[in-house]
Amino acid sequence: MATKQKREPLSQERIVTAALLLIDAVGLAAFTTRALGKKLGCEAMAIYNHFASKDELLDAVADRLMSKTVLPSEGSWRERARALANSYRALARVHPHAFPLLATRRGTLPSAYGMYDRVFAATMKEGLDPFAVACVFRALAHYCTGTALYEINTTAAHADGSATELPPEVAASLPSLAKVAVYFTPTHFDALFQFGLEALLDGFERALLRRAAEQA
Amino acid sequence: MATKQKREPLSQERIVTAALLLIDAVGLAAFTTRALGKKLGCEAMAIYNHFASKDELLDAVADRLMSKTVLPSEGSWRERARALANSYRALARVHPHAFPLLATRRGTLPSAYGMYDRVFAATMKEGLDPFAVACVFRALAHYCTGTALYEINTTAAHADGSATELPPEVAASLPSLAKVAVYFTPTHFDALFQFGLEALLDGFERALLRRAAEQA
DNA sequence: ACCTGAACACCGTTCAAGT
DNA sequence: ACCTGAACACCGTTCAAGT
Repeated sequence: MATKQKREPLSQERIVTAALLLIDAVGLAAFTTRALGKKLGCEAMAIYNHFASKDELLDAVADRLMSKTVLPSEGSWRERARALANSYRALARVHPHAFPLLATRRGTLPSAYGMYDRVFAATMKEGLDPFAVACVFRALAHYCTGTALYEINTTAAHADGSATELPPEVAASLPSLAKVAVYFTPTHFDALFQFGLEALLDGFERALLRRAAEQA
Repeated sequence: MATKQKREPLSQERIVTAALLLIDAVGLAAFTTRALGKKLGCEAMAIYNHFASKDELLDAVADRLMSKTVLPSEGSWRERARALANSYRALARVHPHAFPLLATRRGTLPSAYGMYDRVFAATMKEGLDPFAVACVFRALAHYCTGTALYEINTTAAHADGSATELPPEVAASLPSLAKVAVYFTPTHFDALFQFGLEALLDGFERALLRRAAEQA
């Protein structure tokens, strides 16, 4: 029995899924309502029946992306924080083109509310007060966001060869920069990230102990 | 003596200055080559005689922005790092619309090379090896970038009232999130940033001491 | 209710032509 | 050498019209 409908009907679900795939494939700059329409088998304007604007669609894509972060269900706050940080950074590796949406858009991301609640509850159960939890969580998130954006930009620059090395004349006149910049390449991404992450966690562990002692 | 030229001639200098002012005034989305032309008293196409593309112009704007960061000339690496971090964050407060250019664009920023060289030289003189310097510097930069982007987005959301509070039904069903989210508002930006910064510096100080001990 | 076609008011960028 | 005017190939979005 031949069907009358050419395509299955549109929905926010389907549109967001296609949008993320298209962004992954062509990048944010080439992500166009018209191109998305073509991918979905409809006209670009059909999308506006499901999203008020391209901007709202991008919010939904960011939310979808966030929902892919994995929170481990066991372990101390430190172990969980470490796992969450790595999961967030992994997201940037899988979706380098879409990830900046998470860092650039306003607003809270509803799909992460449940996850936040679980981490925060577990962390407070270990004795941290809400302010301390806020500090740890925000600092970790910001560290990961900044790292991910840097890694994405640098990887892209290395891929198209636009910034592989420090210009030789710069290296010659700024020797300290040259010595350190050796470690600013993709080869060392993992080492730097893990070192910084542990330092951050160490620092927090100490700060929180000190804080607890003061309040006792 | 009446002058024949209607306007002083264009230059990269003048264009970048006008571009930064325009972005500050109207935001990145409304920053248009045509609007910039109007501001400069010329046609949009005249700009292409000084920059190959809008993209290259934006790179130059990012570079200009970076050159406004202030490095203190005295103090221990810890004091300098703290001052540099605060200066970088201050940049985001003065140029909230333009700041994302720093986080989003590829590539090294030549105008900061000299500054980097001086910080790195001073830090290595205190006994840190190049890898350690790279770790500290990158972690601090990423922490600041992430914080600044978050603060910019959240401030904008609060300004237009789009995300002032957690929806009451969410707060009711996710109590731990609600308790912590109290601190995710502009009122607490400074406290969270400074707490995280000190924790990061503490963590690094310890990590570096441990590293030095292992190598000795 | 959902989708299309044509249209509007824009973009960045090109290119031949002006001075 | 530097700038302009007109044009090209796009955008996001509107709206009346179709089903």
